[in-house]
Amino acid sequence: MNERHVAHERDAASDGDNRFENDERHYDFAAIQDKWLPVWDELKPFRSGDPADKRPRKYVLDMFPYPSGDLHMGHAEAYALGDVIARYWRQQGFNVLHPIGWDSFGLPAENAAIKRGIDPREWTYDNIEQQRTSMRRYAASFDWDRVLHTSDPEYYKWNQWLFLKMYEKGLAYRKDSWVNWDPVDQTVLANEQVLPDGTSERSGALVVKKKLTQWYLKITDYADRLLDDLNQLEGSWPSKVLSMQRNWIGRSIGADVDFEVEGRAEKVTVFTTRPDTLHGATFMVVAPDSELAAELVSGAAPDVRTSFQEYLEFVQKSSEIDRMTADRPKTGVFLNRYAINPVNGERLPIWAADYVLADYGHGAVMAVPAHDQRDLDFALAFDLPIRVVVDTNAPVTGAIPVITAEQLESGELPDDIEPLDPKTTGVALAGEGRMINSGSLDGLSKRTAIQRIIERLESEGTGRAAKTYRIRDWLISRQRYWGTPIPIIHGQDGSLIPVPEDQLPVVLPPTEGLDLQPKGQSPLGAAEDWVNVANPLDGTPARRDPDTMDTFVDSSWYFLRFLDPNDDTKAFDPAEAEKWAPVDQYVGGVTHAILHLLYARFITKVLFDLGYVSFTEPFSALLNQGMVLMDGSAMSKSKGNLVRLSEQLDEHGVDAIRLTMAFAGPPEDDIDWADVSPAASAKFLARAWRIAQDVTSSPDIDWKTGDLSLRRTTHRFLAEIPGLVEAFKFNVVVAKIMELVNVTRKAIDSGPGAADAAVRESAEAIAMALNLFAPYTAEDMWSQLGYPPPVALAQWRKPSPNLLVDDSITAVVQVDGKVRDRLEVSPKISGDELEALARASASVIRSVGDREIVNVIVRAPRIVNIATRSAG
RNA sequence: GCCUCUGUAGCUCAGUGGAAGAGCAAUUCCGUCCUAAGGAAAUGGCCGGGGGUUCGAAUCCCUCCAGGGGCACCA
Repeated sequence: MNERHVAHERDAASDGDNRFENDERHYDFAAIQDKWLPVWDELKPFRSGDPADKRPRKYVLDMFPYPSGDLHMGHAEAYALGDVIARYWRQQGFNVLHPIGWDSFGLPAENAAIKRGIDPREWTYDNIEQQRTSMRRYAASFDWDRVLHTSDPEYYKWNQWLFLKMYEKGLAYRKDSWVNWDPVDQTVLANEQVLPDGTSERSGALVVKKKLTQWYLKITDYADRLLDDLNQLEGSWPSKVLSMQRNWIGRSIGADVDFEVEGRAEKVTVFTTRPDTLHGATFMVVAPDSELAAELVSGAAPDVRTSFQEYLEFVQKSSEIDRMTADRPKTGVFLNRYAINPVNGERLPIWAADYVLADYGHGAVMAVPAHDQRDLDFALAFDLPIRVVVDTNAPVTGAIPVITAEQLESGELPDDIEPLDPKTTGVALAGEGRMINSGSLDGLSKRTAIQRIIERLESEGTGRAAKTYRIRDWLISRQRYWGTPIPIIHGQDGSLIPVPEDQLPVVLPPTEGLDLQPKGQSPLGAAEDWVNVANPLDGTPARRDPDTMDTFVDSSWYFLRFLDPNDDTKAFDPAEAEKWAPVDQYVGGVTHAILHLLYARFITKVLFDLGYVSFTEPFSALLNQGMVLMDGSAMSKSKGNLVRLSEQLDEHGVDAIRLTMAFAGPPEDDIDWADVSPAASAKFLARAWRIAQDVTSSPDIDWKTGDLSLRRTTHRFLAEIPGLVEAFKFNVVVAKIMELVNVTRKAIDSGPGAADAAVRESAEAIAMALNLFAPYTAEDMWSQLGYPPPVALAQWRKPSPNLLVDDSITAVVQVDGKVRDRLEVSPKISGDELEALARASASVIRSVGDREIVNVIVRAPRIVNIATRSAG
């Protein structure tokens, strides 16, 4: 607060006789910002597009923002952290591509436009302008020659191109299906955009199901590759994201088994991961909302049809949320039909129950209540038979016996021993064991039995090995205005005609005369001049597809467009992609763990298959930063805990805020703004800055004349910082800089003094390290130290190996594990020498006293431990 | 319920078999015309609990407790 006032007064009276003006020791962040920002604008140190540039390349990418209002604290954190990495690689001699753009299509713009009666373009581009200004002031080291906005026709033209390429390949298709409908935003959503509680990721509304014909991208064709290629990312992506993606794709391996159904010509196929338990199947369950269920009851007696109808209505009334809650009692209805178990000819009653999902597997399961908890719950609820076919108490070869001989002998059985009767315990037997009651499978282990039964089913033609997935195709149609028009024309006969490539882009019509109010159908359908076109094939009247694309299409390939965002002849240049891509380091929030990252991985593989890129994963490494909270919860205006970035920047300065973001903790942890102190950051920066002010030597001074102890500290610092940055331990790096600043301050005030070469050497290291976090302060220090800008391109110094080893080391002498003496010894001392010194130590002799020495452990040069026992 | 990560100074975190650390905050002192800045010093710890391995454990093993995250009727 005070600092802010001081800074402003100073601005106002900058040509007066302000006493701060004469006090060069005063750190004035506002003046420093004002001084260096224009210099950087002039020098453009972060341009990356010079073809003559011989430096090796790195591509460091921050997830691009959505332009909703000005930048907020979350942006400030993300861009501060991404910038540390970009600046680090430049110091290490790399030509770093660090671009920025805007993900500027989407509903917030449209909704804001409706509310204020303006064009979404106006709202969007005004916000972009504001964010751009804020980012420049924030000194993020972006290459400003490569900016893109996805809402520019020059960008979304290539979305349309990509769509058409996928359409040609059969990867974009239309189908009629049950879809997720957001009743607030009045549009359909992809499965990925529905949260686990059944609400919309964007609007928060409870999503309902609607039957509609929509456009899909065939991501399921890539399910195996999307899953298997995650292994390549192990170690360079957060394991949390990898596991979320694995769960989302949800591959299950098992078998399809065909069951005859009495009175039905076609067999019913079920998917199971436990074909080994086929002999334990005692009933079959079909999803009540499946076509199969409807067909199975169609010829049934009226009372069966009635009870099924009632049940179906009950299921459809119960909300998604109800359906999602685990542990709800099992419900269902008998269909009065029977299936025949292909392995033993048994008649299995067929039930409909909502614990079986219509859109997973085949919408039908074989129920093995003894070995599946859900089936068991159902069997117990409806008094259906239960047959154990795996003896889980029988040890399998190589497995640990459940009961040891001693336990049998003493009668002390462990209480966690698995009992054998699921019917009385209510617990299904899911574990390993030996097959029983299973004919030829008896005695086999689970693994062998699965193999054996699949072979048998295949030879008999009643089943086969199978895989199934949780992931569904990506629904990309949206019934809203502010997005990429789908480049398809519908002929009068219902045919689909791709817009010829030379007619791209299909530009959005102006909003004049259009009602953007969401009403369940795309507003574009009402733009008569736009939607009515001549069929490109024969000139007959035709209509454009009125829907727009999911904005996640836009962001699934934008990292390639950055390679030349102004190229109007192609989406991107494969040669440039070869040079820069894939992205070496991607930085963004974990909220995109599935959505954006999965889609971008998918599209990259598509582009690989189409021959446009030579890699199959877009982002070689990923850093997820945490969120910025206030008082333990996410900031929001309605909660009244909103911290305004602009106010923080005015009060503490850009550098202090960036430093605070980096210092608050490990990058992936959340930051609670109530726990951190930007004022302390500012104080530290002032302290660091004064170091440079105090240095009185000149840049050409001979390092070798410097104080040895401080030089050692500085070179250890130079040696350890790169590893810490590459491990993303930015908070530790900041702490190390603080240590070096403290040591250097001491050297100036009560050591070798400000003129010593080691003080200059240390000050330069501090300036270079601060460039990662506090670029304005670093630049000003650099200038004070006698160098021209930009400090951002100064190369990190290599430490001298001979300054990294100490010439003496403190060896600890312990007696029975307690420290009794410390000896200054050479790092090269031998074990025998060290032991002799330890035994000679007066305090050791005193501690040992008359006790007998039984063992001496020597680890030269660090420690000697003398173990004793009482002599008598 | 399953999987996973984390428990070290008041706070945020280093330390992964060999002396318990850093920064920040708090405290005291010095200093300044005032305020803010600045300098110095000292304080602060059953390393979540218990058990084990070891000459030696914050570190390895077992177990319990607490917190975070992910998944959860997916056959």
